[in-house]
Amino acid sequence: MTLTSTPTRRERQRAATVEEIKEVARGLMRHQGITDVRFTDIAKEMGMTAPALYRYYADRDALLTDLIADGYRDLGRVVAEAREQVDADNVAARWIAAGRAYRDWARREPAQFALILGMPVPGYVAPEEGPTTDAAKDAMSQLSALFIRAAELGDLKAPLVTDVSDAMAACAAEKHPELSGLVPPASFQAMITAWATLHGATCLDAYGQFDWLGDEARDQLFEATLRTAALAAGFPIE
Amino acid sequence: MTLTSTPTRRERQRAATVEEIKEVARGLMRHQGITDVRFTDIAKEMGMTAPALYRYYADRDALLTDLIADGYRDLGRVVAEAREQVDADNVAARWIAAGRAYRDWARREPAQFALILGMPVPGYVAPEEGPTTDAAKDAMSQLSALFIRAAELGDLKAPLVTDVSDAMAACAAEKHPELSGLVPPASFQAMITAWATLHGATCLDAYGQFDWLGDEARDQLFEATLRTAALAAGFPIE
DNA sequence: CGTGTTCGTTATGCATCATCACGATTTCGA
DNA sequence: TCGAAATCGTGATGATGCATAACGAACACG
Repeated sequence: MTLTSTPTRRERQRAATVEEIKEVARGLMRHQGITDVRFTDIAKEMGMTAPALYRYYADRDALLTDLIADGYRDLGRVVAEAREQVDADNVAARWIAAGRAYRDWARREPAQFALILGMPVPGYVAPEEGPTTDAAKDAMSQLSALFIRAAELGDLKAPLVTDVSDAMAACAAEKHPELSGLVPPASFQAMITAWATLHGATCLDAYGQFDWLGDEARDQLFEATLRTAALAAGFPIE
Repeated sequence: MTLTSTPTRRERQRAATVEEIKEVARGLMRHQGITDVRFTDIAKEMGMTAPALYRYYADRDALLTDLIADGYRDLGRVVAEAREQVDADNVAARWIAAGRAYRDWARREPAQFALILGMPVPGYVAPEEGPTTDAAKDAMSQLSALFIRAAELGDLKAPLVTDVSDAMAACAAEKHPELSGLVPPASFQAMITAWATLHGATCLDAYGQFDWLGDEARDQLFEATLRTAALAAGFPIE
């Protein structure tokens, strides 16, 4: 897209400013929540005035949209990196590593997590083909890659629930053709359930619903939940 | 608290107005999201002016707090009612009914669901011992009641994951003494995992992450997820 | 029928979002 | 090197929403 051969001085400066704006916005988000990201505060923190920010973003929603896209990329990157640090043939360990990264990121950046996977923010328009859909697909694809690998290794057992409706099987075949043949419909269904379990545990954890457990018990509960999700999906754990 | 023997005309009128305010606010929330609940809009919808609302709520946060409490109560009521409509000894059917009600409510009122179980709203203070904690405990107690009944019936099998850390077991014994003796620590841990699965599936569903499946496949996916959660927890299904 | 409470309105102050017009700095071609 | 043009930041301005204050109308009650 952009030719890196011509990073004009001005362009570099501008990019740096944009980065700083987003970084400051993320910082404010951590302490004040999503909706209290004020241009005034961002500008003040940067030693500027509010109107200057409009040179970089059309309005508040444009900044939020950018932050959402960044959040998706960051979450995806963190999960992918965690996954890559484990032997490719040890799919169980890869699932655990990815799940941990998913939760750790959510705990580290609860505001961003809420921003990308929570209820759509105030009154902005859902950017149609926006990053939301793409990143969700991306998360799914990371999961499905794990299942494909497990199937190739012959380690994918039958999931806990094997009933699959015709509609569900049709969706699996149509929307995720890369799985057909290798991953049976029941495993596809179980894969989504595993994702739901991971996501639910992450949400409850990140939003403090497990705070009444100590740090230690909470961590171990999450590990047990990850193992449960894997076993229920017929995923090779131990 | 309030003596129902003296519902003054004025008191009744006032209560009705409060109800109308909350109802209008909920209506606006459904279409404009949580944060865009403006006093101006509520008042306009009611044929009043904004300052009049301050006769009923100290500020915007007070209204939100009330709505959160109502949301918890409503969700709890709906789940309890669904559960009660099933034979008390058929714990599996009760779990399914409660899970369905949980999701249906979230799909019907995604904004309220986000309000009570999503990321804390803007910059308001989390009401310490507020309704949040109470209602979460209440939801848990509904779940644990199911597990206790299953244990009494002798139908509670070993969950998929039986490893329980000492810290987790200690928390279970300390925070939920009503379970000790009847429900083993591993089942307690599995119960929370089941809740996480239900909650995750509900979140993803309510926020549209499963829209690419049709209505039919989505419903059946959820049913399969409910069954998976139950089986993984050693809950008697079928 | 008068008195006091309750309720709703208009008027006001304050903060934020967003735009505009202007000045200062930087970039780059002649 | 110098001057035109683009870029960037500021102060001024208008619109909207939150919240308070002061005033007036309607109601309950003795």
